[in-house]
Amino acid sequence: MVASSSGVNPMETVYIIDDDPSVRRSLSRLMRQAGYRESIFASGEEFLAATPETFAAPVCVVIDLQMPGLGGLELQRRINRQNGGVAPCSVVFISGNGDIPATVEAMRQGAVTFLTKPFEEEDLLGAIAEGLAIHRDLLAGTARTEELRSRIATLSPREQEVMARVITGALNKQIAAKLGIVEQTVKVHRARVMEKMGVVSVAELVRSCDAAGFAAVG
Amino acid sequence: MVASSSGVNPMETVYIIDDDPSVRRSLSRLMRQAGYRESIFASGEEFLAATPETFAAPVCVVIDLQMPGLGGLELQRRINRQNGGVAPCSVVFISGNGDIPATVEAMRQGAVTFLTKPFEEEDLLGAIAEGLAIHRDLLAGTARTEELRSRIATLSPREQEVMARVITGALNKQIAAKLGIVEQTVKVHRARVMEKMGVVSVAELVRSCDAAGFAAVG
DNA sequence: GAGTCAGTTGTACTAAGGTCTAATGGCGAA
DNA sequence: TTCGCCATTAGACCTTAGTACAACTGACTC
Repeated sequence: MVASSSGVNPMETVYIIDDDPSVRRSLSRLMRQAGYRESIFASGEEFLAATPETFAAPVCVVIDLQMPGLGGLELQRRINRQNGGVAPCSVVFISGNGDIPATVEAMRQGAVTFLTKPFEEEDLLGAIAEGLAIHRDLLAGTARTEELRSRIATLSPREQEVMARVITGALNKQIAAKLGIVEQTVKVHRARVMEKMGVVSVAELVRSCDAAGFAAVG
Repeated sequence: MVASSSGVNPMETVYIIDDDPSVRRSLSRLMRQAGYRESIFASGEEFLAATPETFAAPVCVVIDLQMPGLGGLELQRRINRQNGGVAPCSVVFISGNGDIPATVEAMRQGAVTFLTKPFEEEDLLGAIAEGLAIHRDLLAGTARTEELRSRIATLSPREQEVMARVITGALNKQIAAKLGIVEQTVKVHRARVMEKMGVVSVAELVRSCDAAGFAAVG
């Protein structure tokens, strides 16, 4: 665990998106005091234009529900869409006069929480800490998945076909029959699969493929 | 897909929990008209006393947030706790004068949605249909998991030890060394494991154990 | 045209997994 | 005590998997 003197990982970033300059200023100061990296934006459009579509380090976005132009809920939708439906970061909503339907929608779209102004600073800091923790865990899982997918990408088409059948528990001779080749050929492909995937047993291969979402073939 | 003439599975049940008799009556009628089995309760205590802790068929509970005695949020917590932290059914909240913090809490605890009175009948029916669908999927996964766990329960302690190592990809001789027994003994246990678990390959065994939450041992 | 790579096949050998039969000892239930 | 279940081991035998070495083909590139 790496942590700054304030107990917060300095690579964890908080983005503030609010059309009210005074809110931006005060939240920006609060984030710095808490030891977070932070950036402020006056609108959702500005945020989308200035930030990448995915993040490599934990990120929590604080969004004001009511903003001229791109509204908070629509902004949340666009952020979620950027990463193929998987949330690319955590989202915390703040609002001066939100309603229950908007709250439900925000939570259904994966918001960590929804705070109504005025709120206690510690409530916001708690929500951000939770959001960053959620995103941190998500990134840890994503990193593993990405590594496995890049390994799979190095497999030749034939090797992928063989692997898809190996992870169903099929015998070499059964795979050979299905693919119309000889058992020895299967062994060669299979050996390369194990090597390229960085595993030494079928059990590990099955887990790797499941984690990467690689589908088995009957 | 089995469905009654109204397009709703007659085994899917909706429970209404509201302290207002007129609300109970009208929602009860609405549920019957929609083709659902339904039961009404005047309080959370009454509901908890009258229903089982788990359900075998899809269930959606409609809870009024404000009730004397056991409140809606606390009721939701107790329902969730009944099944070891896993939601035993879907929950939809309705409220005449709810607030945003309560909505956030309800959604964080897994509510499908939170409707404010007065609401459109179709909104409630839509939420219930979604809740039942969610619970239906959950039950499908649970059934598979339960079947696997009951199979694991038929394994002797030693067989479970062997299985825990087989699914890490360990060789028979490695397992034998770890357990301080001979390789042949491992083979015997292993054969029984495969038979009792109803699988014919290590790949299937790994998937079954992962699905059942059976931990591998290094 | 030479080189590279994926895909293929063959032979030969070693290692590991799986099955069968048979036997021993402990331990709790009927 | 007898029976059944669990755990253990042995020997024999067969099937699979894995590895090493060698070779051929076709497609694509330089």
